[in-house]
Amino acid sequence: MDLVEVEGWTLDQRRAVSPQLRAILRSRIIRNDLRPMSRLSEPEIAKEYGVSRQPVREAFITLMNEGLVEVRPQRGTYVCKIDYNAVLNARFVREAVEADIARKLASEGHDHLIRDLRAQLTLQRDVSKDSPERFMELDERFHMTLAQGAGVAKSWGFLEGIKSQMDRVRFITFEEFPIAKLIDQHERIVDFIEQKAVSGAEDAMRAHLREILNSLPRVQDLYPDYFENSHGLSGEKKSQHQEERP
Amino acid sequence: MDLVEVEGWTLDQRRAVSPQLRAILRSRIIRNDLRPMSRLSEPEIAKEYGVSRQPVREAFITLMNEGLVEVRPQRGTYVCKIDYNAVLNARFVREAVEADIARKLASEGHDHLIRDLRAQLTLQRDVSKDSPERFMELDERFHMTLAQGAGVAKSWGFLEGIKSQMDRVRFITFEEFPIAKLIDQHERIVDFIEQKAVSGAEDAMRAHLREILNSLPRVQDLYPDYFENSHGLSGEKKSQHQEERP
DNA sequence: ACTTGCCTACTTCCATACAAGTCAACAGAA
DNA sequence: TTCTGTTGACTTGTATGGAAGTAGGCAAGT
Repeated sequence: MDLVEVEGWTLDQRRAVSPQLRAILRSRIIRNDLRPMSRLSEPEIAKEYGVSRQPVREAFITLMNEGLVEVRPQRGTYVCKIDYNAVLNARFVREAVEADIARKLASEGHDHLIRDLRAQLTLQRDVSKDSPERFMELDERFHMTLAQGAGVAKSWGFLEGIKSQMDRVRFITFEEFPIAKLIDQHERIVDFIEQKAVSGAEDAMRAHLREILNSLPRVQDLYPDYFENSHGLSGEKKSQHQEERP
Repeated sequence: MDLVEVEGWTLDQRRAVSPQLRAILRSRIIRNDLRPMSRLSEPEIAKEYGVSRQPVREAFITLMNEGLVEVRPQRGTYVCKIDYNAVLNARFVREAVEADIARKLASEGHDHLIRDLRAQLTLQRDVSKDSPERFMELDERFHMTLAQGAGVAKSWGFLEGIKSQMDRVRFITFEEFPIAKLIDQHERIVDFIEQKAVSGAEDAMRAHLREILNSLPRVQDLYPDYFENSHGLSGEKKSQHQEERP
């Protein structure tokens, strides 16, 4: 067969490999399988997946545009550290957009949508205990459903690149994120939407999306090497480039 | 010299050409120099700029990710039509984000910023009569200044790809957009921020960013071939692929 | 000890060749 | 006339070799 499997990810050589590599590498970065500041050499990854360097290179270009890798010409390609300030800005954008989505939903009628969301809530409670990773998927689905319901599905698509900045933080330390509390907040949002309480829904959504602000400083304290410290201290301390892979 | 000049855009072969090509082509598409549904064959553009296919190809990939071109494997690469629904969604996102920026600015103190914005306003009035294209630049600068002032400069960066969807509409028909009115709205926003009138600033910003909704239907009526009609009518009328370049 | 210059082994970037799919035109048969 | 199969000139996707630049090791000179 023309299937190559590396680290649990499969690549189908019969279809275009460049977009597949892009998705695989993005996922590996967001899930912290490829760690910040680790090298991603073109020939090495090409050999790993049994393809040429060109598709790898094209995947790198896309990841660079998303701010996930940094390619320094004639020097090497590295997984970006998490930009603390970028996370804050991404969160700001998400709060603004989803607050308006919540307002829109609460000011209209959405009986079928409410039923769907309720079902998702019970599902979230069921699986969250066992697998925080599975909860991440359901969380993603929940927020996407809200966007769809508000008739702005494409807007959610716009946020995908932004959201990846926040997701990286979550994947570093699941335990820092109070999943049960997050689900309660989800339920609160749905309640307000059902009651057509516009500003209530908005406030609940904003509170929900500010939750990461509680965890973020602790995560940075635990894993300072994973972060680009450009948040408060304007003095940029350029730390050494240190290899990650042996 | 190693400079190649095509259609008023210059390309410096000594520096990396791929990002330059990306910027040039993006600008040409947004400014409607390259029209919707026109072909962009890799070898043709490569020959035009005196480079190989590879950098052209890499530029295409980036443009595809931004939704500006559509590359159909083994068939060809085409400039995307303007997706009516995508424009509406982009506008929705912008309104949400910039409304929060306006709120943030109005709730804090920004004396120096106000002076800067006032200066920009007079500049806008000066040049707008002569050159609508110049006004576009100043408009961009105005909104970016607001984002910077609110301490969320990176958020504005996130919106760039989104904004391009709206800019394409503007560049098709400058005359449809009441520039004087837009400047008045700018001034209104600055006034409210200066008075620290939070909800006033928010409302003014939202009204400003809804302005495009007045022009959009007329633009689509004037140039229906430039649009992907996926807004109201769910029936997708696939029009013929028609060549643009002779 | 310290600096300077070269040399080698890397890296990304670009050019070129080949592989594979698509589409239109066209020849031939019913 | 109409349908069908084939050919060939396109397209983009991938592979590979070389060009240009960088970083570090090492030897020679101060």
